[in-house]
Amino acid sequence: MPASRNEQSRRAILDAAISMIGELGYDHISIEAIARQAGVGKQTIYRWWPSKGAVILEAATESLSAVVALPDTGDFVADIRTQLAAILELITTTGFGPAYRCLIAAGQSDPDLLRALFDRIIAPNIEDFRARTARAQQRGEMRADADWQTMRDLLYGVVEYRLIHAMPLEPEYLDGVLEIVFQGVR
Amino acid sequence: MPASRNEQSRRAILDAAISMIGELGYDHISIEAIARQAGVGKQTIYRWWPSKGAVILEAATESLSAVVALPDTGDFVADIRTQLAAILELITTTGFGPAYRCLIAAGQSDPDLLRALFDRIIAPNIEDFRARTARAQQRGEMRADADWQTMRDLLYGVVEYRLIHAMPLEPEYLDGVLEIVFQGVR
Amino acid sequence: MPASRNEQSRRAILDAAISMIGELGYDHISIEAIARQAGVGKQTIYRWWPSKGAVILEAATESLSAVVALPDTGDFVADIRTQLAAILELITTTGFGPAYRCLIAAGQSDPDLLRALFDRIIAPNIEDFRARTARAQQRGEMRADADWQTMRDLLYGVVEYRLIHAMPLEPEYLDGVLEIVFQGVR
Amino acid sequence: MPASRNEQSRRAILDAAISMIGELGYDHISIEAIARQAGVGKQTIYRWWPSKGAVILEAATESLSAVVALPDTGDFVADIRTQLAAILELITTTGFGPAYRCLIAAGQSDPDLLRALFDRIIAPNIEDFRARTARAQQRGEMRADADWQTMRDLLYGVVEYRLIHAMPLEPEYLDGVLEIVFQGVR
DNA sequence: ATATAAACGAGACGGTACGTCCCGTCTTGTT
DNA sequence: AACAAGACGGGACGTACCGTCTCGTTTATAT
Repeated sequence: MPASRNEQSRRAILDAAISMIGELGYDHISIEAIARQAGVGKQTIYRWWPSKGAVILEAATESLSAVVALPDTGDFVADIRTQLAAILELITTTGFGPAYRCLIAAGQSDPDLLRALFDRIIAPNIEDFRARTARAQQRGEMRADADWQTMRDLLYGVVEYRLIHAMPLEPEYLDGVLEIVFQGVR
Repeated sequence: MPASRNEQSRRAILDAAISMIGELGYDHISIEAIARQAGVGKQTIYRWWPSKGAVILEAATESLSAVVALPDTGDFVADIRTQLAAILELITTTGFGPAYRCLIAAGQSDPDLLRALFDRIIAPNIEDFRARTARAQQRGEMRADADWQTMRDLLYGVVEYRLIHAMPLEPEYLDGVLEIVFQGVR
Repeated sequence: MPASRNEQSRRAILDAAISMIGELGYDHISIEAIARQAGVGKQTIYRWWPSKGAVILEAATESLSAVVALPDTGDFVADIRTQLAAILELITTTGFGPAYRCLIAAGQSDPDLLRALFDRIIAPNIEDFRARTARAQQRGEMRADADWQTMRDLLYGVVEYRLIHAMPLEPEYLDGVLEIVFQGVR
Repeated sequence: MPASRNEQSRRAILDAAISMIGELGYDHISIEAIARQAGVGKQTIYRWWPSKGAVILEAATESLSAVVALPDTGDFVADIRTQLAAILELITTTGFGPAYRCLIAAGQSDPDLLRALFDRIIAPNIEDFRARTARAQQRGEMRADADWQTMRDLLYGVVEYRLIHAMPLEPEYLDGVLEIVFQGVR
């Protein structure tokens, strides 16, 4: 058997990718530049990731894991507000915002990456939202016939929409969004 | 002795850009390829547009003009439904969908283009929505304190969200969206 | 019509190639290094030459032209001695020696280059030798049935042989060679 | 306690090297490819040979041993003709020709290999030729002052010359060569 | 017969160069 | 002056190998 994967190189590559996205735009970074900055051979990137986008996806996913893990306090709307606020925080204060924008950009000409982005970030969010909804309905917080899928699209879609178009994303903005989306189901 | 701008070349370039976007993804097309397919020198593109994205923006804007012009029938929600349905139609049956996705992608690493996209496509939509809202409020169709800006974000943001993530965009989907967004203001 | 070929770049490339061969061995030089040293884009080399070897062949051919032009003095053996001595001089004092060794090396895995080497360097030499032989035979200096083709092979082959194997190549060595080869035909 | 060298691996490597040289040119084969084809780890090659050329030299030397062993029949020129004919046979019918061309090519940028090639193939031939010459001179077949070193250069150099330049190498060609070289010494 | 250390297959690693594509600028001659 | 054609210096692509470096896993003595 061969020497197995070198964890130090993996970290150096992900760190280099994140740090470069923060400074430069998506297509101003190159695999060559990531390799150079990480002190790594190009092949070591190509060996483990199919594309530049896949590297960034892996880096981005790591930052996101904390947010998904937020607990269920018994107040559905408040929990969603907390989660959305955490996402806004992540977007505006860490490298996650630029990284996510890169993924969106790269995904538009790389179906595999777009699918991976969905599977790794959106699908878990859908599942999380579904489970929270079910519990809220059991508790009687929400009408049983509420169209939770569309509600989720609206809530997370509008955040992505404003991120992508570089429109302001302040926590207060969430108030209006939540009021409109949850008006009919309380 | 001064030749002025050659309209035939302009059309050939826009047509080539649109047709290539339909077939290939965004960054699989190049200015060289557009020039080649249009039978045009590269310089002729660089002379009139600052970037590949600007060419596509000009092509995309042309397709969009028809939709904005939809009349005000006196039923606000119905009018918005009509407009959104027209946008869905445009996205799914013409080259507008792929072109718009390209613009989003290109904009993530080209702030000038992102701004141009906002000014030429989103800002007019905001203005149109504002005017329609005002008239609806005057007619008593909508509460005077409705947060129309957030409502617009939700409506058009969710369409863009599903477009970008290659999720289905069928007309019936609009029903749920409209019901949620307009629940509180009727 | 396009801008035509840039003579300055051509010279810079050939000069860089020759100077690098002098310092380093054949496969220690790369097209990238030639381009770098010549201050030229790689594509400018690939545009005009099919391979590294072809660049060197062109450079080598230039140095050689002077030697072929030696006059016919009326003494065949003396003329050939003069020519061979000039070749030895070229090999030992200019970059021609290393360049020719490179071409031999490259030709062993590039039939096109080997053929080009033959056409541009060996074939002219054969023709030159044939013509000189014919004149010498007319003058009665040489027997009419002399096997001039084999004689030429022996004369120039042995020089190449000693060059290739890095054996000494002093002018006096030619005496013995000429004595053996021309013994029977005087 | 130490495991000693694995003869099976050695054979597999040499066989793979020879078979690949037959099919592809010198620098189209790589150590990786030899290792792959031989079913051997790369390190096993690096452990025992300093370079790709050294592997080929070892392989080539094996094929050559039979030729050197040809006996001394008492007719010097005939013996040399026999030996040269055997070399031609070896070159044209076995993998020795391509292998030797590789060695020449590799040697042009690897002085160590060039030296090894000389020591293992050329030097023994010089010694063999010297001994045969001495015996022929004792027998009165050849003049005592014959310049045997240059004669040898001419005889074997011309064969290598035609091999390297991919010129025909038929047995009849030897007649002309031998006649010229041995004309003055009989 | 057993332990033990070198040799082995496999292949990951930091690199260099490959030959190609495209960038944005430029030059040339044509319309 | 605008145009088509395309050469130019340059940068990045994704691939192939380089020679070095672990990894376990044979395997042939030296006990």
